[in-house]
Amino acid sequence: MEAYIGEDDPACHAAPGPTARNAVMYGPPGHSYVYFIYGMYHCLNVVTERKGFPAAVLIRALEPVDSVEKMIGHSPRTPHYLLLSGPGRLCRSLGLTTAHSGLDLTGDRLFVEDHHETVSRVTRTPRVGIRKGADLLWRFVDTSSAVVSGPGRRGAKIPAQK
DNA sequence: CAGACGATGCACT
DNA sequence: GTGCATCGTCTGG
Repeated sequence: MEAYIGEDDPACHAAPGPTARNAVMYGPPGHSYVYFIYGMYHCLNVVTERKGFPAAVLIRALEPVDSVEKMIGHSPRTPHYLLLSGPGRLCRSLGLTTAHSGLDLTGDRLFVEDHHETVSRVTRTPRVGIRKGADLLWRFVDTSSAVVSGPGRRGAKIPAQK
C-alpha cells in the first residue's frame, strides 16, 4: 500500500486543492476512493483522515483468499498468482469501478474485515509510478507476503496459492 | 473547447 | 528496455 497525505503531498490527488474528482478524499475516513487512470484502469484507495483533511492509502495488492474463480472471470488472461497484484489488476479482478467510490467500508456493499491478523515485517520504499514526491518512503510492503506489485518489481516471488 | 497528462499493465524487442 | 492503449480531469484560451 502507499500513503497519499494532504495537499502538501505533491503526488496526492488533493495536491491541487479540492476538485470534483478528489472530493471523497476530503470526506470522512473509512470510505473507498476509486479513481480511473490511463483510460483503462481503476485504483482503490481508503480514505484515512478526518473529514476536511484529504488523505488516503492506495491498495496496491492483496492476497486472494476466496472467490478466485470470480476474479479469473474478470481477468481471464492474468496469471492466477497476479490477480490481486497491482492496483489496476486488483480493481479489475474484483470488478471495482468508480461506481464503488465513496462507499462506507464498514457497510455491506464493499467492506474491510478485521481478522486480527498481524504483519510481522513491513518494508518502506519510495512510492511507485509517480514523478513528484518520489523521495518519500510512503510505500509499505508486507515482506512476509512475497506478492509485490508495481512496475520494476521484476523477479518478485509469489507464495503458493491457497 | 482544445490539449496535455497520469498513483498502469502488457505486448513486443 | 521501450512503447502504446485510451479517457477522465484539469488548465488555459
